[in-house]
Amino acid sequence: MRLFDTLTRTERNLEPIDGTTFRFYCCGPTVYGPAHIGNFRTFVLQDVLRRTLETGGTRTLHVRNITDVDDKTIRDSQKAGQSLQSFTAGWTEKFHADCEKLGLLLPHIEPGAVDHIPQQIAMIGTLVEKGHAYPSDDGSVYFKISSFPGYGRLSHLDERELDLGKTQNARSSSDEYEKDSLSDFVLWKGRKPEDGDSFWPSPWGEGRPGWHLECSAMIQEYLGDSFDLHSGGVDLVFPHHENEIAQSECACGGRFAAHWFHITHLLVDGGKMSKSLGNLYTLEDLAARGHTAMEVRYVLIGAHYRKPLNFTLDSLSGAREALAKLAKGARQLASKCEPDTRLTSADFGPFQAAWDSLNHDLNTPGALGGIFTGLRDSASLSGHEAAAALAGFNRLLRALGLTLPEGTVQATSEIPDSVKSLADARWAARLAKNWAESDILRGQLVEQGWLVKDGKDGYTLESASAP
RNA sequence: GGCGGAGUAGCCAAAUGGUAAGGCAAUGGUUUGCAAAACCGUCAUGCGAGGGUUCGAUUCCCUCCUCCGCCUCCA
Repeated sequence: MRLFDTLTRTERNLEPIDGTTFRFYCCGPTVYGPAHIGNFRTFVLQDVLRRTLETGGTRTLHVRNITDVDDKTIRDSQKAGQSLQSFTAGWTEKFHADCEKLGLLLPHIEPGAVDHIPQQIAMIGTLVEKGHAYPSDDGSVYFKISSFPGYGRLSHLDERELDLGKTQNARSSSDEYEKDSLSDFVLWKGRKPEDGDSFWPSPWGEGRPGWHLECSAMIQEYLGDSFDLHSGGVDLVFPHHENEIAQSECACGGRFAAHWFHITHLLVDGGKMSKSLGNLYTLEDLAARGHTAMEVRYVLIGAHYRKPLNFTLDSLSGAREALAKLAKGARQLASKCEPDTRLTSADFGPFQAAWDSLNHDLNTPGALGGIFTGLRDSASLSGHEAAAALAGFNRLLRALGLTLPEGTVQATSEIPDSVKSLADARWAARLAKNWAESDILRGQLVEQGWLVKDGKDGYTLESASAP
């Protein structure tokens, strides 16, 4: 497949360096609270990338870290009166539960920073030895940006702009750090009282690792000096990924990531999502409004990953209808299939255009459009063709990570007895052509949040709104 | 200020130098006791504004307007 690369700003083919397995790294969550849908836009698109590669026959090795030690995790664990370890474990568990609901494949490896302190210390040691890093008086260690000429390549900063950053900083916090250059960033943070128990011994004194270094160290541990692709939200381009390149290329001498994949931020109601505006949604918030995680996933893949996506509650309702339409289309297609046809076809039939979209810079909205068009064009297929088409349809849904609702009808067991008896009474009234009675009972059902739909041989009930 | 991105119907959102996918909503019809559901249709002479290049531009170039992100630890 072809994918845009942030570093070269060109579309390039994704081919595993080692010829067998596509090895990639994603910056994972900082586990100090529930992830929001903006975080999940990134994780969902990374998931679609992996699924698309795998559907296309490429083996993958997916590594995504858990940031379980930083300012926020330390601060909030203390506030919660918990140890850092149990605090982050709780939020990690919550994150995994959300991921499962969203249909995200678990990474093959999910390392945590706290479990890789020795690797991080070793990498800092290498950087100090090679003259790319230096300790300061407060027990911290800094990366020396001037020792790495390639700095700024990813985010397209030149020296002049870095100098600008320097002077800005010099004004605001010149006495805060003892750095040679104000652009230098921290690799190891010397122990401070507010860190509580969260410190580890090192050759430079007690302290804890810096955030940027965490990813570099774990990448080297699990993917080596060079690997296929690195990914994260656009906000990580600078400084996080820029710093990773500097650390890793200086420490390992390798070429680091061959490809950079960045996902643009989500907007809510046309603006930035923030707690103070009350538009920062978690999966739980949306579930409380009656929306499933799969509906959220549908909305998140509804825009191209390099364009801003405007998230609205209305779009979630639209997603529910769209998913139901897909489910219906799949049922109709399945009913046309020759029962004994063996599904060996490797092509996508009427869904070829959708698959092509996905392979052309991960165009998920284009693929969704292609699926609906393919469904429409499947109407006149023969039994054999329908079977092949259905196979293509299913592969496409797997690549997008969508699972379809079974149907809109609630299982009988979920319908309260009182509702059931009302509906039965209404059905009896209808059979007796007692329309007035029937309409009154229908009104009562609506009041209780249930829609009734009449069929030839009976009715079906559907929950009208949020559970 | 620097760097980067975006402006397409009521909403969400693609593709494309040759006349605008798809979804939601809306709406007409068939059906239904009436609705809902289902089924069959309709729904941008237009792609932020103004110039330019071209036989032809939403698509390329220029100017302008608006919005958004990053600029030291936020996906």
